[in-house]
Amino acid sequence: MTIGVLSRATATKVETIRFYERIGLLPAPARTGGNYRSYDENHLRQLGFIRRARELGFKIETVRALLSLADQPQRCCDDVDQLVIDQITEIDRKIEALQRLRTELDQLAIGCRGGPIADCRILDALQPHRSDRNTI
Amino acid sequence: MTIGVLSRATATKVETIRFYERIGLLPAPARTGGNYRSYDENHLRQLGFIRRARELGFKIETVRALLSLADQPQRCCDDVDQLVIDQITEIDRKIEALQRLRTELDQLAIGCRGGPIADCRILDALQPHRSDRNTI
DNA sequence: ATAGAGTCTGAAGCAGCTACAGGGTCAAGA
DNA sequence: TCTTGACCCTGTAGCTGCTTCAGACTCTAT
Repeated sequence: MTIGVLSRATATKVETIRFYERIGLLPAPARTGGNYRSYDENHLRQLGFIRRARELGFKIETVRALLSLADQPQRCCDDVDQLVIDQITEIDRKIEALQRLRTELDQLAIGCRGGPIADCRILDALQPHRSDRNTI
Repeated sequence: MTIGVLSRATATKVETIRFYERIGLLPAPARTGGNYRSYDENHLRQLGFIRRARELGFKIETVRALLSLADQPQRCCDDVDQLVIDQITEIDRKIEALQRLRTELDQLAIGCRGGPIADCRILDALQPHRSDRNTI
């Protein structure tokens, strides 16, 4: 199949597919006489795997590790488990950080309802000691 | 004050300060005879503002807009309010996306406890139709 | 023959810094 | 006075994960 077909089959932009090839995440396919990339079912499956892992927030280097592990069927899958656990930990960390941020913004978002910027409490909160602005 | 002093005072790396100057977020300071940057209290305050806004997740272009608004004291601060509201909306969107992701990862993280990768349910979930791998 | 859709390469751009390399400056101690 | 070491300078390249270009080629249909 051509890159366009693979693109539609995996909801991945053509440029992204070429990018994955360039960084060695997706193997380079055979070429047609006209130098077009020619993908097979293995490419389709591997790209599906990559996209799914990326959707789950795994970094490209982690996807690479997952692909490598998937290629060693005899190996114990503890490493795979660990990568997922690490990913969950990371996501939790991000959620907590965003929630802290959310709380702070909430306290900020009291709103000044039409008042002038000179009295804006939001800008005051962002810019401490703004009151002595004129004295400098 | 030198860039190093400003750096410590605002917990901002020296390179970041120079970066902010390059992109026009922080005004270029005066220079000493030895060509060292020489900052004053206004720089300190503005950099504090920038850092605080960045900590709250505002994009650089939004910080630029906030700074510009802060410089028009006569203006009504509805625009400032709106930027904060937009930011909260954006944060909420991210939190929701991460929580969905978290749920998906949880379902994945059943763990294969020592089994071989050939039976790994995680990789199965990531790589649909992996069973017909040998038939291709 | 030709139009239009698809494909090719290589390079540059995005955010928001961070990290060099290869120099110059300055204050303190021997 | 000299030297050491901390600091500072510029300019450029690197990071992640793509995306977007420019300019050329190929293939299919009419």
